[in-house]
Amino acid sequence: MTLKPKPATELISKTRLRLWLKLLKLTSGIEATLRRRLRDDHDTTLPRFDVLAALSRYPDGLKMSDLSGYLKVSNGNVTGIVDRLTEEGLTLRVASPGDRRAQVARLTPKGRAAFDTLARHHETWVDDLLTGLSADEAETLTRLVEKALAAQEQP
Amino acid sequence: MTLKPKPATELISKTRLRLWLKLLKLTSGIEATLRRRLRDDHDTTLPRFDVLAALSRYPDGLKMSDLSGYLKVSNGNVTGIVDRLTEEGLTLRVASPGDRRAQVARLTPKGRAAFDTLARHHETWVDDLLTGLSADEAETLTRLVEKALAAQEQP
DNA sequence: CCCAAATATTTCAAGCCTAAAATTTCGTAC
DNA sequence: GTACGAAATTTTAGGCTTGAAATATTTGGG
Repeated sequence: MTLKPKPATELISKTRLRLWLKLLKLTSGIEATLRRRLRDDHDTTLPRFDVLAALSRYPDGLKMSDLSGYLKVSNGNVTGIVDRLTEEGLTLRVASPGDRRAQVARLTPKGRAAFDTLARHHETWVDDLLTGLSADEAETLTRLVEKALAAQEQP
Repeated sequence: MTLKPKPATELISKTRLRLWLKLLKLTSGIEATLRRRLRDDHDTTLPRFDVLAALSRYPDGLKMSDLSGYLKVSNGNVTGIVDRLTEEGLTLRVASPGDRRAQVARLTPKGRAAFDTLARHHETWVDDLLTGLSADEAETLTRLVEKALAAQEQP
């Protein structure tokens, strides 16, 4: 009696699809929790947090287009978020010296203070959400994710 | 000469935060590619695809609230997406027999055909995007993600 | 200098998303 | 059978997101 050959090519695409669905479930779940806590505990949103985080790494501010480049969102999107952050007094726009087309977005002192608080909580939340993984497991997972990223970043 | 004790508790939270940022980068990147291909190649969106996928598993249709439950999105959100899918002729609403409050959303034959095509492409895209991982690596990754999910799903 | 192409940003239309309010219907206690 | 709370859905207001159009400015070739 002969065995059929294992259809390896078909199986791996199913394995990868299954992996993708699990990955999506994990990250969507974590993201939903982060959004909820930002909203309920700090009356803010993830996109606002992301903008504050980017600006906090550039004390001299970032041009609007650089900001949208780092965050991988559209220019028009950043315009709206910075508008709202500025209304709240967390950021401000300065004219770019030497280029009257460009605007530089910066944190205000209030913005920096708000971000510091948010960042501390954010790290705690993430730690709690990934509490199921030991340090070793987290490192293995990170390594595999990096490998997937490396292959994906080619195009 | 004495060595300082390793601050293990602090390190693991940093390890987990790093993992989270990598995970987010991987899934956001994959999701962005899937959205772009759905738009450019099939003139549709990921939320529409998700609704079609859910309905395709229930030939008799799903109540609007069950649909929003499965997809983990709000009721009002599902109302809008099904509105648009119905305008496009891919879904329809039927009155729920025995409960005049409820609506059942179903695929039309056109909707089923559209989903079948999309699903084939979707699987190929995901396979390509995760091509950096061998079958073994994908399985290890899946197992670790499942472990993280199990711990996270408690609350 | 002058002007055309390129660049930086904002505005706009449309879709997605949520929480909360409004509407309709159901089920039940009386 | 009537009224009242619960359930299913839609509507609404507001924020996020994109791509494309509009605006303002810069830059480089002639």
